[in-house]
Amino acid sequence: MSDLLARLRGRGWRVTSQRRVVAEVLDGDHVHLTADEVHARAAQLLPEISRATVYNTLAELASLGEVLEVSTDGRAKRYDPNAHRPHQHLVCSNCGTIRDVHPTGDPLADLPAEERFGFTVSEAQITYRGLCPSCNG
Amino acid sequence: MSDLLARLRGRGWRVTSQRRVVAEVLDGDHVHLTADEVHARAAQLLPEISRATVYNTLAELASLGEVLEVSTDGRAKRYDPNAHRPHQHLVCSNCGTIRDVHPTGDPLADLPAEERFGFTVSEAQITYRGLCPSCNG
DNA sequence: TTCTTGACTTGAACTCTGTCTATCGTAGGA
DNA sequence: TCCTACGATAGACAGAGTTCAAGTCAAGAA
Repeated sequence: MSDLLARLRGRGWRVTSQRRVVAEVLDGDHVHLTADEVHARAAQLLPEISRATVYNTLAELASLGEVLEVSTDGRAKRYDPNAHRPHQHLVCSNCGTIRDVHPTGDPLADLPAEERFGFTVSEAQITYRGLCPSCNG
Repeated sequence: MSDLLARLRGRGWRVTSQRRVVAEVLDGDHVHLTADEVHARAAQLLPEISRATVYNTLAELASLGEVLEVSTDGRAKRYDPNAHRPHQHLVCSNCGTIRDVHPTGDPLADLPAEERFGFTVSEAQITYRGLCPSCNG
C-alpha cells in the first residue's frame, strides 16, 4: 500500500492524517480487519480519529477499488487491502480465520449461458470453507 | 416445501400455526427473503406473529438443513428454501435480484493442496455478480 | 507567507438487523 | 378433559453501520 497515498492524491483526494493512518493500518498480506478493528488500530496512532471517518474512508477506498469488502459471515464486513491481485478466500468454519487463496481455472467459464438468465456476469467470488489446522485437532 | 411440515413433525417438532405460516411463505424457486420480509408476509396471514418467532423458526429451519442462509451483501441474511439441490447464486450488482444457478465443474477441485494452508476444506460457495436484464438497459 | 474555500472530520443520534429474557399460551400426550 | 413442557410474545438490548449539523484544515490562489 506504500504508493496508495500517491495514487489517491492523483485522483484528487485530499490527503489527511486520518486517511494516512487508515491506509497504514491496512497493510500486509492476509489482512482482513473489520471496520471497528481498523478504527481501534488507527486510534492507537491517532487517538482522536472518529468511527465515522474510518467508515467513510473504508467505503471510499472500496469504491475506488483500492481495498476489497469481504463479508464471509453475516457479521461485520472485513476489508482486504490485497485488491490488485485477484484472489478468493478460505475461511475456517470454527474460528473465522481468513486466508487469501488462488484457485486454478476460471469460475466464470463454468456458468453456462442458459444459467445466466440474461445477466451480464462480470465477477465470481468464491468462499471456501473448512477447518484450519488449529481447529482440526 | 409441501412435505416440510411432515418432515418436521417426524423430527419431533411441534407444529404450530406460526411455523406453518413461515413454511408457507418460504415456498417456490428463486425465493430469497430476508427475515423481515418473511415476517411481513407471515403477518399478512397471521397478524399477531412476532419477529422473535420468525427469527427462531428460520434459525431452526437452517440448522436442520431445510433452508439455506445466504448473505450476498453485508446486509440482512436471506433465506433460501431450495436447500435440497446444491446450487450457487447470481446477484445483480445494481438492484440485488438473486437467482439460483448451477455451474458445471467442481470448484473444490480447483484449489491446489499448496493453497489450502493445512485446512480441511469441505465446501465452496460461489457468488456470481453482474447486471440483470432490467438494470443493463 | 497568508488567505480562502470547499472538502474532510467529528460526535451524537439514529436506523437496521438480530438476540435475549421473562412471561404467557397451547399442542399433543395421559 | 386436563397437564405440562415446548413454543410464542413483547420489549429491552446489542452490534454494525449511516446520517447530519457544525467545526476544522489541506492545498491552491494571491
